[in-house]
Amino acid sequence: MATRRFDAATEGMLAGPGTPPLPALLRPLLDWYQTRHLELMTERGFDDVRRAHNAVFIHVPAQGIRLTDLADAADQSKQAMGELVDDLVAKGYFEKIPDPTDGRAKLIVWAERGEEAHRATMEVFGHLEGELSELTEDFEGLKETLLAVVRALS
Amino acid sequence: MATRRFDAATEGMLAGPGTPPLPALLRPLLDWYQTRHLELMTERGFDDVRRAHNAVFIHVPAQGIRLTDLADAADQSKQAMGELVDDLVAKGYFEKIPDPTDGRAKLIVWAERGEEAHRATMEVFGHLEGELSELTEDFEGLKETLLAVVRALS
DNA sequence: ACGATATAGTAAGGCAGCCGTACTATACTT
DNA sequence: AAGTATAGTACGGCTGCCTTACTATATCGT
Repeated sequence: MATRRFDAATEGMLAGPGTPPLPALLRPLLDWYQTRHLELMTERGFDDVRRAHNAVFIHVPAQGIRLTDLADAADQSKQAMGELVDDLVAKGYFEKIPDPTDGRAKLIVWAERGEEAHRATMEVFGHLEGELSELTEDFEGLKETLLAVVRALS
Repeated sequence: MATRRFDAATEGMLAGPGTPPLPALLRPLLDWYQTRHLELMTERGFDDVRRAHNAVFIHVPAQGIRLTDLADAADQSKQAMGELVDDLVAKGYFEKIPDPTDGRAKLIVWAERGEEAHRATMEVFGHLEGELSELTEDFEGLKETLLAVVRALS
């Protein structure tokens, strides 16, 4: 540990000589994006979702998925994922239906409200990335470089 | 909420047409960096620090700081910060000394082990950023672009 | 000088987000 | 049919954060 004055949520950290360590750059941007995302979702009527729910929205494919596979995809325990899913089911974003091919399993599938939320998120993302595009000359280039790095890491 | 197949911890998310949403790019990189940081610190004998402790290391200046100001700088409650500090004090990374100018206050100052940890972190950061530099052509350029964006946001 | 008000830090309790262990029900294998 | 593996759930725990409430010291106004 120990980053000292460098992990930076405050602009103070960004002021030193040379470029700051990477977390000081990634963290505020990610926080901004996620916070704005939730704010804009709230404005659109989706005020009952939390950050952690993202793991569900991200990983449920159109045809549905089992809890075990979902937990696996999100790299979480079944219990943690199970609670998020049950919460979203209770709120009407997803449904759990029996898996016709396996009596033990249930398929987690999108419900109407979930699909609406997904469409809203796509809109919001477009909006946010538009804002960012105005802040820098080549936002698409930035994303492509990041993509290359991330691909190389995995 | 709702990001669906886009927040990406898995490379699967990164495979679609167009560039993925920003969180799918920032999140894995940040996770990689922070995980490697802790791993390399553990290798160097600093195995008793957690991610949350970063907030302390980052924000304590050389001359020391009061809990209230520290909590403020890290944008956390005094209680949350107080627990992290007490933990690090117990582990020998920091000390709490009475503030000579205010009988209510205590100054949180670096202890020997804390300074060693800080030096180790600087080394580790150098190492990690070196690794990243080999994965992309212009890592410094990437950081500068990110810095510009982050500055513009705040 | 003294009472009113503000501030530094601590205590107690709560909630979210995650985990591991252990269990039940169903499925597969032989 | 017996034995083993797998899907999901229950229970309890830890971390990371918060709010509310309190104690001790400082400071300000009269």
